[in-house]
This record gives sequence, structure tokens and C-alpha cells, in this order.
Amino acid sequence: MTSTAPTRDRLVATASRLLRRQGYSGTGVQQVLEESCATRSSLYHYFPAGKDALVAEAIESSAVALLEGLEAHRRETTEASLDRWLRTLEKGLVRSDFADGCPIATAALEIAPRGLDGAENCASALDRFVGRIAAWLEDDGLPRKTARANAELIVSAIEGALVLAKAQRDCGPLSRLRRRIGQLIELNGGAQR
Amino acid sequence: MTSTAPTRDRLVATASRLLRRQGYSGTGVQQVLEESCATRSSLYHYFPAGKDALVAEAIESSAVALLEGLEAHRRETTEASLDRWLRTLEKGLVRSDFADGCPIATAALEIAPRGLDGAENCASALDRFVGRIAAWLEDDGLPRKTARANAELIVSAIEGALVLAKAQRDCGPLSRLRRRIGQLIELNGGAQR
DNA sequence: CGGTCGCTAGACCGATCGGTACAGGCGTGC
DNA sequence: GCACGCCTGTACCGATCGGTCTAGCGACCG
Repeated sequence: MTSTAPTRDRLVATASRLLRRQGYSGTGVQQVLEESCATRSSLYHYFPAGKDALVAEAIESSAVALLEGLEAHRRETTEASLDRWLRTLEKGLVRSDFADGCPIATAALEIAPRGLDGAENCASALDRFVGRIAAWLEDDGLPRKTARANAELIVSAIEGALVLAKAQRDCGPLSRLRRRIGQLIELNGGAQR
Repeated sequence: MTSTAPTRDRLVATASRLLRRQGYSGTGVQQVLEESCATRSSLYHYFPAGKDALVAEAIESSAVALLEGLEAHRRETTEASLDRWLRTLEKGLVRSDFADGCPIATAALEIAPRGLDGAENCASALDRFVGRIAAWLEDDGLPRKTARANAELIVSAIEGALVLAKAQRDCGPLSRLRRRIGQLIELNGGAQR
């Protein structure tokens, strides 16, 4: 984070990156400052409410980046799109030595129960994530309710596979999910089997 | 944690409970001591290696409890078993005001990348979780490889649904997954759709 | 030129972090 | 009785936590 971007942006970007890897409590203000080459006074100038305000914005920033990354992998079908995106996710996971999982989840699990400022953003981020994939599924021709239900299931499976992959330091869970993502897409949405 | 159990057990139990809710960095030694009515010297007597050793054992303890809880909900079929167990999970989530999700995941996402003592236990815990459900599926008659593959997918979906549920403070993702768990069980294991 | 305003440098605060040192309680053995 | 374990009470350590403070820098404007 020695980029020439404005200080405020560097702070948010660094916080996002660290939150993804270390979670909320694991990410100290000091570390954010060092890695963004900023001073305390700058942080509290841009974020008078302190760490929690910075974290909230960092979460939102991560959410936007997540959705943009998703959209960038858009292909003809949802299946092809997700296949491509999941491959990128796997590469990132390996490249970071299994540190970079979901940019939201790690922090969300800590933030949500405490009712911190960023909690709303975490919920919204995941909801938009589901919504985006649901829209894709609708483009594929699935009825709205089925699309939404299957999208939620798919996002759950991805989030969970990321947890398993990080914990076991093995992309297996994620890549095996990728190879079966088509099955999840084609499931009969709402029905009781 | 004012129980009359031996000090060592109280420490582990308290640590497990707090790790589940607050993660690794969010759980201070001080808080563990207070809530287990123990003193610092006791902790460092039983765990000379300090916090990380306590955490490692707490994770393992959570894993054992998770598997026992799972087994306690065993029914005729895997579907019936998981349905029952997921209902319990949902109740616990609501009762704790969406603080108690997976007893492993929250801590695992922090611990695994740092390579702390408990990392091995996190990986092992999730692996045993998958293994147990895979065994159930084999009991249902699924071939070994299919059983393992579907079990992994199911665990992923559950872990992910817990993330969504906690973040959105809504049991929906979890209960909707529960109603569709049968579909995941019956998927054609390894094939490319 | 003087004045203002956005931003930063850096010292400082009390509180808490994980960890250590040492003395004493307390039961059990002889 | 006495000594030797195991376990605990308490004080303390340096480091770091998130946050506040004042003093200034430099650019822009009148």
C-alpha cells in the first residue's frame, strides 16, 4: 500500500485487505497505518468515529470489489460464469497461501454478532452477492423464486467451501464444488424434492 | 462457567464458548479467566505454552462436541438426521441472538492462515465432520466416493448458510437449506452433470 | 500579504494485551 | 511432625490496543 493513491483510499484499501486475512479484532489500527503509509491523525481526520467507521467502509469497499470481480467473469451462462470466477478464486487462494478467502466472511462472523457499524454492510454485501447470481439465473430462464433460492444455495456452498479450503489449506473443496456447480444451478428451486 | 468442574475443564469449556462467538483475536485471556473463575497462574500451569495451547485444545473440544451433537440426532436416514440436527442448530442460533454459529469456523478463518497451534485441529475437525456424514450416506447405500463428495458439499452448504444466517441475523438461509438437504443428498456424486 | 482550511506529524493517554515471577495454600506421603 | 507435590493468589512486566491532543505544514483565496 505504498501507492500514490489518496490517503483515504489507501486506508480503506489496506483495511479491506487486512480484514480479509485477519478479521476484525486481528487487525490493529497501527498495522493499517503502517501498511498504508499514513499517520494516526490522517485516519482520525477522515474517520472521526475511528476504527469501526473505517472497517465499515472497508467492508463496503470489499463488497463492491467482490461484485465487480464477479461481473468481470460474466459469460453466456451462469454455469460458465461461475466456473470462470471460481477458478480465479482458487488461484487467489493458493497465491495467498490460503489467506485470502471470502473478503466478507472472516470479518462478518466477528462483526455481525457484536452489532458493530459494519454489520449492516456485511449483510448487504452477501445479499447483493446472492442477488447478482439470482439475476444471472433469471437470465438463464429460471423463474424468479427458483433463481433466488438456488442462488442462495450456491453462495452458501461457495462460502462454506472457502471455509473448508482455508482451514484445510487445500483447494479441493472449492474446485470440487466448481465441478458440480451445474448440478446446483439445475436443482428444482422450491420444491420438497 | 461457575460450575464445579475442574479448573482445567472450565478453562477449556469457556475458551470454546468464547472462540465460537468472538474468534481468536477477539477472545482475550483475561476474559477467559474471568468467565471460568480461574486465575492466570492456573491457566499457565495447565497450559505452559499459553493462549495458543488453550485455544488448540478448545477447538478440539468443540470438534468433539460437534460430532457428539451430530450423532445424537441420528435417525433412520441421513436426510432425517440432518433435518433434525439443523433444526437444533437453528434454535441455538436464534437463542444466542445469532452469535453461536459453527463452533469451528469463526476461529478457523483466523487461526488457519496464521499457522497457529489450533490450525491442525480446525482442519481435522471439519474433516471428521465431513467423514461422519459421508459414513451416514454410505449407510444409506451410496457408494463411497459419492458419499464423500456429497458429504463435503453438504458441509460446505451448512457452513456457508451459517455465515449468511449470522451476517443477516436471519435463520432463513439455514432453514431453506434444511428443506433442500434431500436434494443435495441425492445428487449424482462425481459426474460432470 | 494575511488568513483560512485541508491535511499531517508526532507525542501522549489510559486500558488491555499475553506472559512471567514468586510466595503461599493445601492435601498427601512418610 | 515435616517435607514434597500440585495448584492458586497476586503483583508485575513490556508491548500493543484504540483514541486524543496540539502544533504545524502547505496550498489556495482574498
